[in-house]
Amino acid sequence: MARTKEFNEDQALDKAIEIFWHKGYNGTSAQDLVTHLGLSRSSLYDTFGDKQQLFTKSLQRYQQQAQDAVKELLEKSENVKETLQAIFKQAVIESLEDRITKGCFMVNSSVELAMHDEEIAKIVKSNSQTMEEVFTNAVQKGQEAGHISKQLDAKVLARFIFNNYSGIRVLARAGERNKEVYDDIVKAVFSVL
Amino acid sequence: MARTKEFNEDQALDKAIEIFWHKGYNGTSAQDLVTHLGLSRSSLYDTFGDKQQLFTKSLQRYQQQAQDAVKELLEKSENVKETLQAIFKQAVIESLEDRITKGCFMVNSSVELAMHDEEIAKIVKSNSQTMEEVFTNAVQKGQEAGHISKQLDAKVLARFIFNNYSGIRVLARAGERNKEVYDDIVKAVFSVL
DNA sequence: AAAAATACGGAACAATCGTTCCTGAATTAG
DNA sequence: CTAATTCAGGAACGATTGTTCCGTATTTTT
Repeated sequence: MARTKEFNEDQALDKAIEIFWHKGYNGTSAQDLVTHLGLSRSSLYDTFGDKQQLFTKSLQRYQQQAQDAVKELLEKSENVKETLQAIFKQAVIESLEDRITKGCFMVNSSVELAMHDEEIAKIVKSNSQTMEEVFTNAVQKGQEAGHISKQLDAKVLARFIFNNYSGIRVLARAGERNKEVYDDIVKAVFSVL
Repeated sequence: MARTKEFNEDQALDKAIEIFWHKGYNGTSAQDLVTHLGLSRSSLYDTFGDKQQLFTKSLQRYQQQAQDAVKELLEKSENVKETLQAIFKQAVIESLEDRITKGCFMVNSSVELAMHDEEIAKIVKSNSQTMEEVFTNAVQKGQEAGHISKQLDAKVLARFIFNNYSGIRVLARAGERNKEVYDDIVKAVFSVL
């Protein structure tokens, strides 16, 4: 006996991700959300509670999407080193071609909110742990296959890779548009593997 | 025929750096500034104009201080590699011991504001360039002295070092308190040099 | 047809934002 | 002393913030 929802909640979340990613939490107003999601104020608050809940859900969804992508690539990979290189190259391409450089939503949120919001801190921490595991497993696989040097522990390399990934995303957010800079970093990173 | 200033403008700026660093631009209210700087609203606006100008001046001052410190250390250094290691170790210590983890003011501001504020973008860019130069000169010196591998160009290594420095500051801002994580990253970084 | 649920637009809310202004006291130099 | 300047405190500004609520139209199920 009820009317059906007219908008897709996940699609709305994707749009929320876009604008929060671009403007940050504090930089995004309720009006921004109404305009960009295409929902009325009422529907927005009925569906997602308040701004904070909407942000949290957005970040969680982003995390899931980003993790799944990397995870699948690495687990299905036959040559982990090459796959890692492809992942970094993709990050570089995105950093350069995005007319609106957004960096990484997780990094941005981490810098803006992690120390002031317990819930965000949890998400960031869980993300770091998961990514560390994913990279560690990948590196291990690569070491066993002889594609990656065994000079350093898999976990050491995983943390190192993740750190450079973060760094690159900060560079992008800062508006760096010189491809050489990114390429140099990637070159140095992979000289270790 | 005039009353003399009772507060030191630079000291006030240092306090502004503290709170902007901790809470970010959007997260810091005018009241926060009044409370933390110990100035009245009127004096604050008379002296610094508005919030944006105060922030800009704070960031510029921070940049100057941070650059001078690193610059002097590296230029006076007899063993650049060891000095670089000391700089990283210091960053790790700060990340761990700061009860209130603030990360790096430049990185934070870059992530929060660079894409929305032209002036901040300029400062960030000038900072990157200067740091790149400083690191490049240092690496060159280290390579000539035989302390640092010549396998990669000085500029490549400089950008690589800077990138990992940023990454570590993001980690700190995210609240990472596990020393192993930092140590692993530093270990991997210096395996390249 | 009736009832239940959803969406919408917009008015309205209190709170906070950054900023300006006014008053009066304090301090300095001529 | 006088004039000039700086301070603090607080009232007040309009704008914007996030949020709630109301009225109404629409769509679905019983």
